[in-house]
Amino acid sequence: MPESRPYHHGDLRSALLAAAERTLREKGVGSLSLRELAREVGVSHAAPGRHFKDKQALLNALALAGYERLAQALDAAEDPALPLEPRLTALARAYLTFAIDNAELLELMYARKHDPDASEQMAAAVERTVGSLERVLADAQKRGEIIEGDPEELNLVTGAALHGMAGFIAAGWLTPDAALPGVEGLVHHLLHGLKPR
Amino acid sequence: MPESRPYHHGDLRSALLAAAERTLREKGVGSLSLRELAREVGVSHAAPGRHFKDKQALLNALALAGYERLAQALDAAEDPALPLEPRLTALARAYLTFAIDNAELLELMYARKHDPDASEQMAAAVERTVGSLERVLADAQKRGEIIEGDPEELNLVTGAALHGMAGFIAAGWLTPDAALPGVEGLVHHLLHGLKPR
DNA sequence: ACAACAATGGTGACGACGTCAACAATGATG
DNA sequence: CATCATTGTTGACGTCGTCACCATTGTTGT
Repeated sequence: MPESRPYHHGDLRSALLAAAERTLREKGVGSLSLRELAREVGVSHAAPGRHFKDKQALLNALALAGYERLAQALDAAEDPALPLEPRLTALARAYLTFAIDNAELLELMYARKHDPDASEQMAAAVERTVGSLERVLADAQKRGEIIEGDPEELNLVTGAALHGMAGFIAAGWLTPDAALPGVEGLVHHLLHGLKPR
Repeated sequence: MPESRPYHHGDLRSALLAAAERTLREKGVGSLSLRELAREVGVSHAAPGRHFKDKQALLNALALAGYERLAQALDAAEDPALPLEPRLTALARAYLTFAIDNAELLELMYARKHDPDASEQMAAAVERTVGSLERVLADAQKRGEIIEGDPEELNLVTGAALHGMAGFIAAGWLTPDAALPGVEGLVHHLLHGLKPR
């Protein structure tokens, strides 16, 4: 007797997100269809519509979950007791590790979306992510480990360098084996500058 | 008498690329369909297939043209006579200006593609683009304006910072008005580092 | 206990899309 | 000027996202 599945799935929303992330990881965002997801989860082709009004809504949810995990990873890598350079290196390493393990997801997270409502949540998630870096730099500035000056500017330089590395990885221009060893040098050069001293 | 267009368009390929870039700029990559392009250009829905085997092939061509224009813009911003800091600033400004004016196109250019054949051309285009930066840094190193050490590492830091800024812009996290003034500070901090000296 | 209702899933349809095969017109080559 | 490659057209197929409508299930108020 084919144990006919119950009419209600139980937690279709999570199941869809899980399947979506697996497909995303395995086949890329291009080959990710609601209908295929529905099939994988064993549900009719229109069922996802109950949980995501749009395909874009599902992608947004996926990206949001990604930010959640990223923020968590960054928090875990935080050790306020460390001096600046190793502390920043740890943070960078965590970010790049995430980028390596979730390249396709990261692309989604970077993608510009104009959904006016989802943007709020998204912006908050981004802000939370960026917060880790801001804290490190603010602390360092407070302790005199780095120069004074507009913190926004310092956040921008450091954030751009990290984000750029992640971009290189996500784009496949930088292999994981090359990226992680490079992070040490990256942070060092960021802190000490390129000019001779 | 509706001047019935000649059976052969004349330069359909270019027309398609032009229309594609316009659509890309106005409505984003999401709403870019071969059929719609064909309509805009006044040609049957399957005609594009003669010039691009795939939708991806068209996107690749678009990205390739983007790299061409970017490399050109970077070359134009090059002034080997300048000392390092203003020279690098000019280069950065050119890159970010391109990012501002071609945010959607840039997304395409960053997108990872696995087409084994197109990758060669693409890699060459990327390499040519990156070359501008490499030249600046190599010259500076030769002149003793920056520290010695693995040029690859220096290229990586600087490239990542620029790429990251462009990413911020393309993602809409950084408004154009905030980006260009920031470039001066960015380059300065890159060269002089964040640590007090 | 049970009726009413909300939430969730199924069915079938629609239009748009990418792609292909078969055919037609045009231009180039000998 | 015949032959052939190039380029565009037509029609079809399968897939997709989305919608309206219906079916089933869980919940809530009495």
